[in-house]
Amino acid sequence: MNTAKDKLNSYLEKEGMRRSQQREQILDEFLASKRHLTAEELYDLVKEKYPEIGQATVYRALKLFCEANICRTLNLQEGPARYEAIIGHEHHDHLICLDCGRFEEVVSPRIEELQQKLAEAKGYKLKEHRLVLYGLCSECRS
Amino acid sequence: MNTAKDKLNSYLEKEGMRRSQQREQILDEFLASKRHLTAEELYDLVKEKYPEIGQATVYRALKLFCEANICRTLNLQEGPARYEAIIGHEHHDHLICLDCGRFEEVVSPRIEELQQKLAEAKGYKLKEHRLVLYGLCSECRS
DNA sequence: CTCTATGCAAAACCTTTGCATAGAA
DNA sequence: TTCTATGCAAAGGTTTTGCATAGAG
Repeated sequence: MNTAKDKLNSYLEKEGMRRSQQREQILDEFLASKRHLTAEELYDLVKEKYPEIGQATVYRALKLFCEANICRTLNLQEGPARYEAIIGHEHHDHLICLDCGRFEEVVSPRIEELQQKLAEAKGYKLKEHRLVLYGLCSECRS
Repeated sequence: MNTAKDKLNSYLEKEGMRRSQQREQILDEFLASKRHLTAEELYDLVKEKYPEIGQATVYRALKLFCEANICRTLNLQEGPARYEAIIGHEHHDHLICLDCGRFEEVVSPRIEELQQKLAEAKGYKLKEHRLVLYGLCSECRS
């Protein structure tokens, strides 16, 4: 049912690590927010419900979630790293408004295909990619 | 002749800022290195020739160069920001080996074109983009 | 002369780590 | 019982900032 929690637990098992309440609580808050949170923002959310959880635990949990393929970090331009859930969230890239910060999730199978070819042409086996488009949204253009 | 220096000076003028020896010296070293330097690496280079230049000045200069469109920051993997000259260096994206860190500069007009369309379809006017492909290079694959 | 740019050191910002202890297996 | 995960605070790595002074216009 909760795929992310399953994924977490099977990753923990595979790695010989232990379960913990904190990690599940942090994961719940992360998934519930449905946003691209920074570690700090997630810590603030988590603190409201579970005030005893420490900041380091949130950082450690996010790192773990990334390793377990539950989330990934976004390489946007400024500020702290942001994390995005992978589960229940198809792969996509980002289109960000330079003016207001609004963003869209976009995807182009054709672009992905060309990326494959580009990598192959250089003798690389493509594993992943990060694409961020920066522009002006319809509102900020006027 | 030295387009980058011209660009710097016209930017300074436009912004009502003053010229300085340090900025030109830092720019010279930056361009001469022809690498994707971090601020620290550039500072080390600069120090050899001009020991009296301070680290903060290098950071301030790099920020300025970005604003003046002389260089741009790369958000490659981890660690500190890296800077890349724009002038005398056509636009390109990066293909990085996850294993050894080796990288290639790549470009695909077709992808750029599709990016335009993707942005337009969402009502955005595309201004720039960052594309980084991660994979395994021919050596690390074997 | 005026006011920006610099150098220095300190601060700020984000993230990781050491250590003693709580808690899972 | 054993050994990982946690919480705290301190340290780490990178970048920015305050302030007095040098230096450009």
